[in-house]
Amino acid sequence: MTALDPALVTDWFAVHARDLPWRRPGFSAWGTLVSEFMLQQTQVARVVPILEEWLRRWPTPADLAAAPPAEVLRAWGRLGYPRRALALHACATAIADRHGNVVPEDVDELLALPGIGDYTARAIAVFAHGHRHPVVDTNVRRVIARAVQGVAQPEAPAARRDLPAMAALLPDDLVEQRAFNAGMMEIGAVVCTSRSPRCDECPLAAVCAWRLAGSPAHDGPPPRRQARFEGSDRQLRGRVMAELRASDVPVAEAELAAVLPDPGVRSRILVGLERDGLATRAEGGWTLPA
DNA sequence: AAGGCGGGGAA
DNA sequence: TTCCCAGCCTT
Repeated sequence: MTALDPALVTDWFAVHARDLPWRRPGFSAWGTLVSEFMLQQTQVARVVPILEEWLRRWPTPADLAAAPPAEVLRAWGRLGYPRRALALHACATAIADRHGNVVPEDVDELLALPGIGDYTARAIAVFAHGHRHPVVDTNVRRVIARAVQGVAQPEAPAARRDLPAMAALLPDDLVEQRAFNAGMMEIGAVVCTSRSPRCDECPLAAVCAWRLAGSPAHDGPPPRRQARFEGSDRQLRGRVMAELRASDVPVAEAELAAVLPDPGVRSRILVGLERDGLATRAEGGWTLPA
C-alpha cells in the first residue's frame, strides 16, 4: 500500500471545504452534537435549515430537555427516522442531568449516551473538542477502500472495521488530524462519490490505489439490496407520523383509516409506533407523546 | 451478522 | 426505478 500523505487531504480541504454551519468559528459543542444526530442517514442540504432552527430554539441541552417530546417531534419535521429525535431528547436530558449541561469530551462517556454510536462519539470528540481519534463514516470507508485498499467499494458495513486503517493515516498534530478527518469525509462526500467519482478533481488521484490498478469494477458479493420503500411499514409509519404532527388534538382511528385502511396493518403500525414511544393512545384517538 | 427504521434527491 | 445518504439499536 502506498503511504497516503495526509497533507494531500488537508491542503485540499483548506481550499475546498464547503461553508457549513458546524464549520463556523465558535460553533458550539452542543451544536455539533445536534448536527451529528441529524446527519445520521440524512443529507447535509436537508439538515442545515432544521439545525439552525433547533439551535435558535434550544441553545443548550437543558433547553431541549425541557421541551415536550411532541414539540421535539414536530420540530424534527420530515428529516426521517424520528426515533433519532427522541434519542436526541434523551441525550440532552442525560447531559443536563448528569454532565452539568456540558457535552462530554471522552469517547466512552459519549458512547454511553442514547443515540450515540462509534461514528458519532468520535465525530463529537474530534470536531467539537479537538481530541485525536479516527473518525470513520460511510464517506471515509469508501475513500479508504479506493485510495488505500484499491477496491471500488468497501466491504459490507462494519462500524469499527476501518478504524485501524484510519488511525494509521492520522497525523499526530492536533490541528492537522482534525482537518484530515474532516477532509477525508469531504472528499468522500463531494469527490469520491459512490456512483461516479470525479477523479479528475481528486487530490488523491496520483496516489489512489484503485486508480493505479485501473479502476477495477467491484469484485465480490453484491451489497444487500435494501428493502423497497414504496408500500413498506416505514412509509406507512411516516404517513401516520405526519398526521400526528399536523394535529393539535387526538387523531381518531377513523381518520387514520384513510392512510391505513387495513385494520391488521393499522394495528401493527400503531402498536409499533407506540412501542417506539412515537405515538400514544389518547381520549378519542392517537397523539404524539406529551 | 442481519434487519428495521424516513424521506428526499440524483442517476 | 434504484441507489445512496456524516448510523444506531435490537435480535
